[in-house]
Amino acid sequence: MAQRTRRTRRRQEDRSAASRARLLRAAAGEFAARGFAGANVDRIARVARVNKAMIYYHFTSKAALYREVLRDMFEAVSVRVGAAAQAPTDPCEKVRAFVEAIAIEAEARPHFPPIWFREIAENGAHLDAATVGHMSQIVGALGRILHEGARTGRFHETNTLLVHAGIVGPLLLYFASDQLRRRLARGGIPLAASVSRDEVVAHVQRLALIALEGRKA
Amino acid sequence: MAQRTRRTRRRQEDRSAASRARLLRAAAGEFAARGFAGANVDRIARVARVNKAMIYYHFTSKAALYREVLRDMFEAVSVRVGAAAQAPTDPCEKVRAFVEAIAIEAEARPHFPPIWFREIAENGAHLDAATVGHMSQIVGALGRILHEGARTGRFHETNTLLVHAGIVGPLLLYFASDQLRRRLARGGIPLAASVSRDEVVAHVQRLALIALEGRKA
DNA sequence: GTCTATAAATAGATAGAC
DNA sequence: GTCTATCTATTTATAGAC
Repeated sequence: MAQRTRRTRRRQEDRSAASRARLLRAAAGEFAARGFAGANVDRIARVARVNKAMIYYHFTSKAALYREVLRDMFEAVSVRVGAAAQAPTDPCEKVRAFVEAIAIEAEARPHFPPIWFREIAENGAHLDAATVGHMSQIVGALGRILHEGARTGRFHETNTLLVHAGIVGPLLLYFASDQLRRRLARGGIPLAASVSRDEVVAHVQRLALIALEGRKA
Repeated sequence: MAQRTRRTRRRQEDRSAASRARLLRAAAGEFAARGFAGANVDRIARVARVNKAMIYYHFTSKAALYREVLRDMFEAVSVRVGAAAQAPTDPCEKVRAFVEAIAIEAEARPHFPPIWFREIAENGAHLDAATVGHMSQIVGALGRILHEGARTGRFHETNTLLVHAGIVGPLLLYFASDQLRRRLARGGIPLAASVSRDEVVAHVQRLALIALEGRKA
């Protein structure tokens, strides 16, 4: 009997965890497409095939759910970028890996570029301490790479923020505008030939390295 | 008497136009900070020191007001960028002017970068035909510059979208995150030394030209 | 053109049964 | 843990007086 009870409880926990995961995924999509204010809790529940009340059971409010989505997202990026900075490779390779890391996360989580854009536009209105920590880890990882490159004489001194903007800006813009470009193309707007994900990554990697290694100015 | 009437009507028209202008400015700020869904019509009216009903008198709805803000914004950018493309200078100078044009508009209209980010995140949900036209003018102007540069042998062939992302991405990111950076800095987060507007513009200009003129890959 | 008052709809949140 | 029903606040939009 104890056996049976334990198994039953386990099944319920699984279902609960699955609901929670579905909610997080649905919420990420909704927040990406409509923003925090525009997101609709009923719709998130419907898409997740979960009763709306469960949102308030698993999370405590729409705002808390949003913060959790943000945390997940920035934590994943921060971890992957941190690994790139720590790898036992030379600084150039690390810069390439940094670019790849951002691109991989942007593809694995299509909600990430739009949400990042929105959060910037809102001046980080919903950022909690943990998320701010992850954000500075991301910039910090890039900073360490640049510092190492400068120390070993491969890179000349540059401003981390400048290099960061030159990498993250184009990548986010490309990935976030993917659907918009499709829409405009369907609408007959010739936005120039399309570009593949690999071309963008290669382009950004090349630009970043040229900026770091090339002759100054 | 006719004189008096005419003068009175003129004064009323001035006041009306002034209210309209204040509404547009207040709306731009509100939409930038909170997005379309998050924007509050009452607050826009309050900030503009205009009665709320006047919003529905001058514009017909919150959505129409937003579309007007979008149109204004993209038209201004499109005009300035078009002028850069048409100037009687060599392609390199035109690329520099293109970068400057984006930066100038982003500074003159601080609401422009956040709203552009948000509109991308929303897949252009609120774009009307006029605004889409301005957007393709912007990309088109850059395309003409690159084409001219390629024709005269100064630039090698590149994808316009790629170059566009490399220019607009960093600029928008820098200008849109201005307030967020300040907030984080005040909160004790050391985001690396700050960067001036001129440094960013120079950096982006340099990157763009290197990508276009430099040895391939 | 401007204002007050209010209609009408939407949406976040919760109580309480099971 | 899950669901139904509902409360409540907010907010877009308008009718109608001046």
